[in-house]
Amino acid sequence: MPTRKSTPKIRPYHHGDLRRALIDAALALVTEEQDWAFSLREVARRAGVSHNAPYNHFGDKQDLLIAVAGAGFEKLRERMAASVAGVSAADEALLASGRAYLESALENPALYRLMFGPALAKPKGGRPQAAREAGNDARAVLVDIIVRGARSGVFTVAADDPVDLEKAVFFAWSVVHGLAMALLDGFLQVELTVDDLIKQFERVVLRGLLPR
Amino acid sequence: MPTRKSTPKIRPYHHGDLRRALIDAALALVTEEQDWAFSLREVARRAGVSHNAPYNHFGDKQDLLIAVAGAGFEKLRERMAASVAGVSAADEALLASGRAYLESALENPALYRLMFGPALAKPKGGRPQAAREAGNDARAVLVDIIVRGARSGVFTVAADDPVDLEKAVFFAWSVVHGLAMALLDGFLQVELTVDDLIKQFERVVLRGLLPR
DNA sequence: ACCTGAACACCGTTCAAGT
DNA sequence: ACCTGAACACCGTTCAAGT
Repeated sequence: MPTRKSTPKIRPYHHGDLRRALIDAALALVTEEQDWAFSLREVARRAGVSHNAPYNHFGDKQDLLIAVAGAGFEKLRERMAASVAGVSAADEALLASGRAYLESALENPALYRLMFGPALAKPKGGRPQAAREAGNDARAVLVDIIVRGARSGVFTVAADDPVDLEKAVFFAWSVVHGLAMALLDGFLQVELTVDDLIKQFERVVLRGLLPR
Repeated sequence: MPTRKSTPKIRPYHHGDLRRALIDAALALVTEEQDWAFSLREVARRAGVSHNAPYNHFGDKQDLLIAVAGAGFEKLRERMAASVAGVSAADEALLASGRAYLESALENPALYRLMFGPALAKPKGGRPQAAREAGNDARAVLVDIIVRGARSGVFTVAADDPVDLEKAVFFAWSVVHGLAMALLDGFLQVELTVDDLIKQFERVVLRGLLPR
């Protein structure tokens, strides 16, 4: 009996993280093509596996896209968290996180659209759960900032009133969200930089949260 | 030679508006499935034609989706225009159009996402032109309102300064856009009605445009 | 447990015809 | 000018095997 060929071949990913590799490949495709109309088989090809290997990790193509959206939310959360790391004043932190948010969206519009696209919106068996949690984690960064501002009295929000708090969070989120989307879609007919947008954000959000 | 069968058979759409029929069928599918992952062949089936008939009217599937988005913008424009028909005060008109906008978005989230989705964003031969024009027409309703408010002195916008005007329009649009999107995506964790949202809109936009 | 190859029904798009 | 049928390469998904 010959010696067993025990030297490990260069077999990528068989260490067990094909799932991650597939998400990365799909994320790269979304980024390159600025759309998510590519085929699942193409993703498998990129990951160097057979076209049905993905089904060991995802129920279907939609599930993979949901996971990509989840990864997008994780990246967004990290970026937002990093932007407020050394910032103690709540109003400054709010602006910094808003800037991080806008920059993230503008860097990868398609990923951003996927994160807020129909994939996550459709119930279909409660599968988007993990991605939704990632979205909530990103949202939590904003909640923290607003709670801090409310406690320190920088914002005119009642820190102990959940409804008031939620309204403020929703309000701030929707304004940056709207700025990002409108910018992405070219609804802006005049030249504005991200800095200008931040000023808009400041003008709008802080005016809504700071004492008059 | 027998008589020519000149009596018109019940042949739907052969009067020439298959294009419109295809757009309607696709619009119905977007509405029903709340997604645009359906096949072009399915659209053709619904319109009662062979699976390649669409290619007489659209370059490809993407082109059809772009046309659907265009139809969505037309409906949005009509609805916004109707909402401000009898309203003379600019600030009231702004609120009314904002309400119309939110209601439209909430009634058909998938159509709304399609209108602001990757299809229109990708250049690919300058084909989305018509749909973009429809979008601009909807936008024009808002421009009119703001110009009116600027001229009548209700809004703190310089009516003769294009940049100031554009900023105000962009600002108002992005806020409703953001409210609609955030609501669609369930980022709101507290119960709010459209009326509550309109109050938010009022609080934010009017505060930004009215004299302090 | 994870991956592969074969298989199936379906799809987007093209092309040569038909009227 | 507009529509159809046949054709092609490709896709999503399933299944029976392989390790």
